[in-house]
Amino acid sequence: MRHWRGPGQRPNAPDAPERDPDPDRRGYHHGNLKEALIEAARRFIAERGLGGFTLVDAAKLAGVTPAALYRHFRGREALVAEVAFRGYGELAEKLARALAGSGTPLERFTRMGEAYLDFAEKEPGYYAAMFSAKAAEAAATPPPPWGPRPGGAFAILLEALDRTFPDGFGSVDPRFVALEVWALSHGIATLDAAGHLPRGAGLPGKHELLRAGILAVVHGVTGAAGRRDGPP
Amino acid sequence: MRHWRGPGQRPNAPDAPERDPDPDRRGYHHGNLKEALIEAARRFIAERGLGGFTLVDAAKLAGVTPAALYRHFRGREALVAEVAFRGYGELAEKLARALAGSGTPLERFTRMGEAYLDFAEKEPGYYAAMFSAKAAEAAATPPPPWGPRPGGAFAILLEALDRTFPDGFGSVDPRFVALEVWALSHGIATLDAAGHLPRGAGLPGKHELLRAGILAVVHGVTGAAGRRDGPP
DNA sequence: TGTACATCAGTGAACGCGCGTTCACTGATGTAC
DNA sequence: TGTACATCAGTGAACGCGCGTTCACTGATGTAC
Repeated sequence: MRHWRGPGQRPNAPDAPERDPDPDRRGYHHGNLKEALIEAARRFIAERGLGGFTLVDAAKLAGVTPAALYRHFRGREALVAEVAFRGYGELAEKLARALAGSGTPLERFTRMGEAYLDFAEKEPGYYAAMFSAKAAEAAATPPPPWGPRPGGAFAILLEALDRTFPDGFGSVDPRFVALEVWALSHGIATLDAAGHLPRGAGLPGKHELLRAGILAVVHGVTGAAGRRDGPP
Repeated sequence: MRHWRGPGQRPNAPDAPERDPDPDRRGYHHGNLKEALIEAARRFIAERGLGGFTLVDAAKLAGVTPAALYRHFRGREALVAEVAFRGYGELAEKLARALAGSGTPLERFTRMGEAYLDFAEKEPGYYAAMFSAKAAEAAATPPPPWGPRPGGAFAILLEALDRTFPDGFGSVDPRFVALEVWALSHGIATLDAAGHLPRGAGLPGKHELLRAGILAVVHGVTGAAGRRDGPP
């Protein structure tokens, strides 16, 4: 299979999707249509939301007839599921890269949180496909990110927690802590995407919100687990 | 204006929406069409998602021609915005009721968190309308829930924090803590709705996840704010 | 109480549109000989 | 190297459908006198 478009060569968002002249195209056969369609879907979902994305536009952007899509995907739903699947991989890769960087474990952990928020902001197409309710229905295979899948995003988060806080969390299961951290990250990311996070000078940005929130959860979860009667 | 349908008389979800014979209907005039349309929209958004909701179905369920909708709303977007607006009110009311209950402040605070998750689960129509990206665009008026609006959900959360933790959070702004709590709640609620929360015997439910998470955030935020070097 | 009338909520038909999907087909490609 | 052929990716036209919105209209309602 020929390599069609490098992952770094993404063109700008297509506001007026016209048939791409695509100088590389050899003629009747596209060469890498499946990848082109996934890429187009990602971009349109990012631009117009999951509901606003259409097969017709994706095909047009890929420079192909809508019917050609059915050589590679069962239908619309299957294409979206594939986008979600790619998203899981991209996210895990991004998190792993942040974790493998330089600095203290805590610095790298913090950078991982930033990478998560960046992913949600810069790749809303992936993110929407991954975390929409419909995506979850089709996500029996592949499993959601915190399935037992090794190398998945949740496994990376667990590893990061273990490295950054080697003493553990008392009697609290690290997976429980990881789930709290994930929920907080997801909450901040989606509130931000929906425009529900207050913005302004003097107000904390989402990165600060996440950094402080994670530290609070991690430090508080050990001590607060047993107490149910408020602060001392 | 005649009262058409009491708030407690919501019929079951309409899988096959046919024109409602509506025995109360007096004939040519509906009597309370605006409310009926909002109610229908809420139900269909809950059932099929924001993208799957159509004006035609909402009108059909209300027992009315689609064109009649334009006597009460500028169009589809305005109807959805109205659903979101009602949702803000309902949520604030639910939270306030939980906070006003009996028990210790912490118990009532915990019940407030449960009420939030319940709202998200039982009223997915409201919740989706409130927190979708499109809703936020139209939400300049009314402001999002943590605007300065007195009586809004965010104000209630702030009050609950103040009552439950009267000693405050050291140098940390209570609004910052409230935002963390909200983000965590929203994250848990949406991950659950998307089917991304692990379920099973022995695993913590979302209510336990939120309860422990909030306690951890609240207790950890004070001590962790200054530390950036990991646990002691 | 009865009547004339202004108001305006809801009708019904129609519109232009774009959707996802299907179908028989065409023609580029790569392989066997 | 050249030729015949099987494969199958993509074509182009068409489909049935349901969407949001518009329009001139109708008729129930409530008010003024």
